[in-house]
Amino acid sequence: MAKYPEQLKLDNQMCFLLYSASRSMTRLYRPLLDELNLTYPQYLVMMVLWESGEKAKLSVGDICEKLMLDTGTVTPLLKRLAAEGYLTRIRDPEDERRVVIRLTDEGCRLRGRAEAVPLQLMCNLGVSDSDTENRDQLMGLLKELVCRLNQ
Amino acid sequence: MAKYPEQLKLDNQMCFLLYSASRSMTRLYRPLLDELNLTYPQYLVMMVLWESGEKAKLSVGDICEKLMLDTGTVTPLLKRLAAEGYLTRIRDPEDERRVVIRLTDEGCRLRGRAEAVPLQLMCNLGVSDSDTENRDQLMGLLKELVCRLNQ
DNA sequence: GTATTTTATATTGTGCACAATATTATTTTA
DNA sequence: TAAAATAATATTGTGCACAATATAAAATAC
Repeated sequence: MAKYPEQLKLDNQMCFLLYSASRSMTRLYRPLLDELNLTYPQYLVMMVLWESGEKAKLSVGDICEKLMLDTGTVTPLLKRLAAEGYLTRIRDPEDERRVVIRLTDEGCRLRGRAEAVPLQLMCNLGVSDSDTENRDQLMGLLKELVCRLNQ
Repeated sequence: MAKYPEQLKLDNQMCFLLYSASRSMTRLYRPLLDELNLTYPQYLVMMVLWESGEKAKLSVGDICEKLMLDTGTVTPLLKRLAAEGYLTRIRDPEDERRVVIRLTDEGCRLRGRAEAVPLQLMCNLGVSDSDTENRDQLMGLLKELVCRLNQ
């Protein structure tokens, strides 16, 4: 009887593990982000803006680059965040091709509430000090992998 | 000047790394799966079926469980695979609530072509023998994480 | 200085992902 | 055994993800 090829088994595939882990992790964020009225990708965009500073002016392309997403994903996402009142989208008068994204006051205020999210998440996950080592190791390996996957 | 909180930085967030890694990995699969006329989630479903054996009868729920996806994702995906001719969807006469999913001959044949995908992928990634250790370590840590994320 | 090319963003279309709800069949209970 | 509860799948609606294309502005070439 021919054996089923090992490398084709779901359990042996890194990609499926990444896919599962990513979705499971996002699921853990969801109830926390619901309270901020954000989806996970929206939260990512807000983090890019918060991290760039309250007065920062980012282009759509800047945000796409940092998150490795394309305009087809980001443009409508930014429109929804603008509709929520968290940011403004204004065409740059200096270069009419560009659209400048800036935090509104409400978008800035949201950061205060968002700061609690990472800690709350750890708590929900039940992370102890002894897990820190594994966590750091995992993040190191993931960084290497992402690096290699993008050449 | 108040320092920006470390734990809110994108680079320090495991979830973003998982999200990036998962998308980057799927991107690497895409050109290979295009040749099989499959998307990555469709490829996952086919792997579940192949792994269960050519004659296996799986319910929609079985597939949802193995991939940790819900029916809202899987039902239309199965319809597309059925339209491609890779599987059949037949309501179980024993229990009319259930829908039995079975591979067609064409779906079985596709496995032969799919067997090349994992190796081709490694090749594209430029994986060497010395990477095996890191790979095993990463997969171990990911398995642990997924396990914990689903209680 | 106009034509060409490049750059930045938007639009369209398909396929997930998932919450919420609906539908229908089976099982359990009163 | 009729009603209630449970189970299996489907449907609906919103929001990504991304390829392909469109649009328009700026840069460059000629």
